[in-house]
Amino acid sequence: MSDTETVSATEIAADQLISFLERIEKLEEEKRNISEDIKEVYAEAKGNGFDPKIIRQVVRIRQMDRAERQETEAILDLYLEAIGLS
Amino acid sequence: MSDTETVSATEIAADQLISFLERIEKLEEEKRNISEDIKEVYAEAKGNGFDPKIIRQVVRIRQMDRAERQETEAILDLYLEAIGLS
Amino acid sequence: MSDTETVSATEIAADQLISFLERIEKLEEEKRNISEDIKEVYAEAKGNGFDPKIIRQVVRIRQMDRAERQETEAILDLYLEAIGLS
Amino acid sequence: MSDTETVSATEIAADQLISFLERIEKLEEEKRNISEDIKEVYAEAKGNGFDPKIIRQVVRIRQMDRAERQETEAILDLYLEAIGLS
DNA sequence: GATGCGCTTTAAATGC
DNA sequence: GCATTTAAAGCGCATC
Repeated sequence: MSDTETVSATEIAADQLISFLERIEKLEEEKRNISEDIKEVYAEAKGNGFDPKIIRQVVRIRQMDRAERQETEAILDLYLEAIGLS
Repeated sequence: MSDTETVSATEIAADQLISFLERIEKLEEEKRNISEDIKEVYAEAKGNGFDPKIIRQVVRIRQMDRAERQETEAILDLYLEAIGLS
Repeated sequence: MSDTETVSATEIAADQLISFLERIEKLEEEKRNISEDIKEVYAEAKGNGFDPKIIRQVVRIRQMDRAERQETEAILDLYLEAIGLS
Repeated sequence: MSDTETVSATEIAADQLISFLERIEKLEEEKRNISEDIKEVYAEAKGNGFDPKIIRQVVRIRQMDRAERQETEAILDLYLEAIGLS
């Protein structure tokens, strides 16, 4: 398909594709590892007498709290901007 | 509830719970970040003319390859075990 | 609630609901029966000296083969579509 | 491994195994098809304004009813047997 | 008591 | 951007 001198567009595209695939797969493995870590924390918490279901609920509520706080700040920014104080 | 000398079991439990929550939340944030990174790679690939849908499919197939290889090894172990060679 | 002439919308809805329920329940029973049949085949295989665990693994690997083949065909379709040949 | 005259035990075992595999796979496909059918009924019900979640609940309750009835009959049988009337 | 399996629920991805 | 449809995670059960 090619000698040492010429590299076809197809080959370049293939290399690019492989590069993208490897980056994605590496990231997905990291993601899986973190998911494993999370599971382990839940297991450890359970071993200490905490019900995973309840912990999940608490995590969810705290996330909502954070989201709400961010929304509140965003609104404040809008106000400040609107009255020319930003 | 307590002075400087005594720490109730409830307080200890609360501290433990908070510790677990923080560990989980930190890991979940890492996970979210990685998901973001993955999205960005897909976007970059798309910008280079690769259809994200196709890339996803390729990733899936490669994962299936890996999974099948692992299953095949697992079954070999089962066989060896079954005939008393493990 | 109704005489021979009028049938309320509620009654029609109720009839429909019962019809759906019966169809679902019939199908679920068939499904249960098939699950039973599968168990029996495993039992029979075990009676002939085949380790059910290994058979399950083989079944799984063959399913993965089939799935991968289908995925591969699907990606070919995607390619053809992507380059305007479908 | 064998000529037209002799068939090794290994070959017989292999044939048996394949036979079991095919029976299992056929049954599993039927099971999958039925699962599909069930999904379709739920979809159809949803299209007629019935909430699938609620239908699931009703199905579950009716199953429990049936199970309960069977239990009740079983207990009755035990009673009848105990007092020599079966 | 541990492992696998099916169901449910939640998150992501595609199409409109 | 939303809403539908599809994939993933978690949960409970049943089995060994």
